[in-house]
Amino acid sequence: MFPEADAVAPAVTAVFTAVLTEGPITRVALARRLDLSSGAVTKAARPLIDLGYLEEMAATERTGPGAGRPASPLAIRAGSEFFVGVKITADELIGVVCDLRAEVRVSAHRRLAGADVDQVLTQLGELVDDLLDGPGGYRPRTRRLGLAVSGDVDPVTGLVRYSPFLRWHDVALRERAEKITGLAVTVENDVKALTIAEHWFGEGVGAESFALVTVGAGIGCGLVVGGRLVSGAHGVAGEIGHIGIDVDGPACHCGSRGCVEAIAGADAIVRQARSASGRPDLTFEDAVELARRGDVAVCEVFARAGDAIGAGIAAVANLVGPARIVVSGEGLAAYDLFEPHIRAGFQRRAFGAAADCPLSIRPLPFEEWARGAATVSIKALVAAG
Amino acid sequence: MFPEADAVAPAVTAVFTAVLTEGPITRVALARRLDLSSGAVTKAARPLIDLGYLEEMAATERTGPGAGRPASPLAIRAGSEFFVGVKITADELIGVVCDLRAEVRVSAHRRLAGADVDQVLTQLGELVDDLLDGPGGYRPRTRRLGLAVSGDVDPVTGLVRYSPFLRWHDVALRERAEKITGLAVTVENDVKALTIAEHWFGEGVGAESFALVTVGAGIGCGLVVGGRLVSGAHGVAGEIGHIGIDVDGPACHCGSRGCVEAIAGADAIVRQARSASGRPDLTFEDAVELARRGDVAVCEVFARAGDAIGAGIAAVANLVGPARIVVSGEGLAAYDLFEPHIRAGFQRRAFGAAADCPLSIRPLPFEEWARGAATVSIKALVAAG
DNA sequence: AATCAATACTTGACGAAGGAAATTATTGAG
DNA sequence: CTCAATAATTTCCTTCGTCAAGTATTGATT
Repeated sequence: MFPEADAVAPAVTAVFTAVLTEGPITRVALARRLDLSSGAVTKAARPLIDLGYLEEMAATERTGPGAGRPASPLAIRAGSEFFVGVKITADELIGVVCDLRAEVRVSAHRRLAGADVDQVLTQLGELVDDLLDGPGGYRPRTRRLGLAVSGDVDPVTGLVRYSPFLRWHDVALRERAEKITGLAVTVENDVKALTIAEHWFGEGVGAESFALVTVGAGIGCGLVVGGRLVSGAHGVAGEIGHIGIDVDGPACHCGSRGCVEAIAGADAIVRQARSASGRPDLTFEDAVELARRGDVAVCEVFARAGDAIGAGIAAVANLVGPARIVVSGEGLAAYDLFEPHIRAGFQRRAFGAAADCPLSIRPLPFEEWARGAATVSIKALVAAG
Repeated sequence: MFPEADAVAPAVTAVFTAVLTEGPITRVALARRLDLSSGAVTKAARPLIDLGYLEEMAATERTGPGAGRPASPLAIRAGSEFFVGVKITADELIGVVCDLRAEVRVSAHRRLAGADVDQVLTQLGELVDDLLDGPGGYRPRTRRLGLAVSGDVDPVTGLVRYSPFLRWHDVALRERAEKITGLAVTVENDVKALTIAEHWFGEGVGAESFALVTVGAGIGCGLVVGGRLVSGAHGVAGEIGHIGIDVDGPACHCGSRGCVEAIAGADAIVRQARSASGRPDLTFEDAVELARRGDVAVCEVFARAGDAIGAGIAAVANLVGPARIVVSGEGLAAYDLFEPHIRAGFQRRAFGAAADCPLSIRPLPFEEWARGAATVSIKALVAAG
């Protein structure tokens, strides 16, 4: 955080993170929240104000008997620094510039001819230049870039071990992206990045445990337990898509059968809709259209898929009991077809109080993934020395 | 830990815990392990030695070019203090006295006429007296009692909110047990207690994440993620028994169908074995016997049950990716009938590297649950001010 | 207007915790 | 006997955060 120091006092990081996520908040409230003395908060906040990351808001009105000194809550100086986030998919780069509150300021995207590493990196460099040198003039106040990639990613080394969609093996993405862009780069798995974003700035704020489920080509899940992102001892975690919910279900590409993804993944839905409608050339969009027009057989496909997703979510709720769960993803562009079935499938299988877990089901704006990537670079700023 | 102080330096707790779980270990190794300076370890260890909790072992032999000063590893003084652990079931109290290494020194049990709270507490008092005043003379060196109860328990207040098996509602168990026994009482859910025991003293030692699955009347699961026991925001966690693995499976008492417990719980097995064998009066033991004699239909029942348990375990592995999983419980008295099917069911459904998660499948000695309760009181000592 | 209670924040002295590095302890090898 | 290697201790110092006293600012009460 401080260019000079290489270790930051825990309280400073704690205060910064708390202000970032809990919005404007008084020092006294911070002290309570973080279990610190108010003096410690004052001291921790000072360098953050001096560096321009925080600012004091105007004193707030208060009433009651003996109102006391008005509080001057601490708030993020959103415009103090900007962050680029880019989601890399096999056929597209989606990029955004965010402020310190993770609000998107500009966004842009580029179609890719192929997922060849060199090509992607060249395009990435151009996209970043477009974003930073376009209107807004963010270049001088931007030092960090976050990249979100699907697959097996090591955020510590910035290495992409294996990304099936991109067909990348052991790509030193951080190193190469830093060379091209000149920014400090953080690399993270896309679902994890989105989970962090939702935990810090979205509906997961304040939750000690939290789950994000993404519905699309695959069904993924990011998990926060004990305030920390779950990574899995063997590198596997959040594989909600490969929980088996039907012993006699359709075969899954993973080798098992009856996986959530084999029932509710985009491919699976298309396949089932084709056989249900008798039209072998049906696309996902066609299926959505048929269902919306009331085609009973195709509606049934979406119902089964929603139920399967609900079953996966119930497994998460029964096992780790998150404070809340957000369901989203590209697949939810047609979320009206899924939602009631997801809820019903979840409710039927949630055990006891697990059924109380609030479920948010909603589609994401398309740059949300890129915003997730930017959030990861904000997190890097906060954690960094 | 220190009767005088009400807050203990983090390093002291960390050193104590590490010696407790990683056995005899040198100060230098501790420093590496805990990311402390060796000086800090020396300082943290001294009060623990003075209080009699730790001791230095004889210097160890070492070889090699320039062998250096021999290490004097720190070890737990197991006999410095003793802990009572009691597992409370509807028809029995199982009690043990453990030393600081959680080794069982004496055990005893009492049949209960009923689960009436007053009766249970009276019996508990007598059981504790028997344990402490019997051979060994543990009374003077025992200050703590841990109680393990199934159901919804609040370890902070020592309140049993609801225990279905005992039919208890809102019982202030800690308070009442402290009055009767004169010991400092800790109350915990039975599966969680066992999980802590296995994490601190069993196969989970050193694992940053870990799962314990118990097979019996119900199928339960304790989860450690990020070194901490998962409790669930709504009080539900580890409900592996109510993960649905078969949409067309048998109805479960929870209201859903195809739950792991509805296929592999003791009741479910008896029910299926009765219909498979055509003997409506069959007991669980009869079923085991039939299966061991090679009754194909009954074997199939155990196979399906094992597969269901494996499916539940795979869900845990896919979602949270623990470093290792232990499967145990009374139900595994017949574990030879389950084991291969549990493994096969797990392997088939584990996604990618999740299949690498080591699985230990073994029955538990019957006092293990009580030992878990004692472990909780050891944990209370370590954490306490 | 003066005072008071209530609340927010600041300040400075203090103490506890842990790091750095020099020091002591103890061994085997040359 | 010296040296290299390793373990543990000690001393000194920095840092962090608490504590308690003090300052700031308000509305209510007299």
